[in-house]
Amino acid sequence: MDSNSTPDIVVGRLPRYLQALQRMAVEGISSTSSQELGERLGISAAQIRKDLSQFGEFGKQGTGYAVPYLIDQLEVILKIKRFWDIVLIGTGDLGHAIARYQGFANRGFRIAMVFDNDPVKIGTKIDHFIIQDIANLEKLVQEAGIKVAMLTVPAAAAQSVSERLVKAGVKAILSYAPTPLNLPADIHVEYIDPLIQLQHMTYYLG
Amino acid sequence: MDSNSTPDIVVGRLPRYLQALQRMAVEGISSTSSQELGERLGISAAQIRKDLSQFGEFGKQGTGYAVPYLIDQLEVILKIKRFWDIVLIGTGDLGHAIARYQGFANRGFRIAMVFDNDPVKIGTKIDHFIIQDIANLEKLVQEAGIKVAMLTVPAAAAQSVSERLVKAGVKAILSYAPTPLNLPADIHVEYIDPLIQLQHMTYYLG
DNA sequence: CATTGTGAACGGGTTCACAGCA
DNA sequence: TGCTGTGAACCCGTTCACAATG
Repeated sequence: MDSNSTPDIVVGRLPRYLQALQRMAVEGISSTSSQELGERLGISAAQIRKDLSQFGEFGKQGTGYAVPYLIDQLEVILKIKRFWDIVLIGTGDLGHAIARYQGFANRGFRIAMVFDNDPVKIGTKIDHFIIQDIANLEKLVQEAGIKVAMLTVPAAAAQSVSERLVKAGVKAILSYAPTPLNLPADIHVEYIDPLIQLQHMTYYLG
Repeated sequence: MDSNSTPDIVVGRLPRYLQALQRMAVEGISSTSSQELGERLGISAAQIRKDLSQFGEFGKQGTGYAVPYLIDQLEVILKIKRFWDIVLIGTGDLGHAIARYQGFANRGFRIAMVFDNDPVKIGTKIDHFIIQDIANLEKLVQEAGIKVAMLTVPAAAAQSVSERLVKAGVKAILSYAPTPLNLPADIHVEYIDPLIQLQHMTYYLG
């Protein structure tokens, strides 16, 4: 009933539950049911109950789930009742957009450092971030104890940069580079690749 | 053995196969095996063979798959031997980055129009795109026959904008807005939400 | 009475193992 | 011999259905 045996696919749904619940909270909804939550997310009520039951008994028969309490519990499970520092590598258009994105604050994350390898950019600012020289990547990341990275570098650089991140102690990488990373099994990697998702959808188009 | 019965999860892997094969082609590899491809992608050889066999017999016993031929066949299956016009809605930092991204060209997609609702932005340019008034969304999208959209608008606007896109004839939406869209079942929707993916990974961190 | 938590049944995706063939 | 294509076995996630309970 704990981390070790829980399917990864279940873990992957928890942030979605959390997101929907946070929206409900903003809307002033203080109590909900697996059915209502499921309708918002397009997920069956049974699945939501089953997923949550892997981690504890958060609801009450007849009345459902208290929204603030379930939010709190999910934040504990996902380990986001703290701030995770993020290192961002690559300050192209996409890196810029991410550095300036306000959606991470109050959601468990905070961009702490920004790196690039372009001498023209190093030392300049994006918002309040001073772009650091990637030559100092290992040193600065390790000293800061950063465990989470976002990667917006060209595909050709992604593998070597990610290896350097691992050496610096990073354990989780969210990569926007359109290439698979080959890293030790204990490193968690997720990908964002709009082209892949577009091509997936066109399969179904006339 | 065709579109109707093929699991969506299989379809979702095809673009990854294509991406890896295109990389191989660039590297000058003219022939490969399910094993080699699987190692690059972290997918079992049996799964790759099984997936491909849903669509035809593309390999040869003893020698494997001819890279250019398999690329061609996957492009046919995914319907990207043509260009799909994309409409982009929202020209914040992220919309800017997407409008300027060069990774769609030669991969089956082409951004055709860009919309925003900000009077200050309407009429100005991003690259060669003139930002259109969202008031004209339905008219222009329908006239152009555009079927694919990318959405980079605030969460609060995502539902209503997506409904307008559907009215205009759009059948596939890739949404960067951090909220689930509630649309007719025949509309294909995919999401990109880095926060969800980060929260997924922190579950596993110490 | 509404709704949870859950064992059991179900379904479908993955892996296995091997026949078939270049 | 090397590797594909595939039926069968296996595994695992989802759904079902209902006892339990506020």
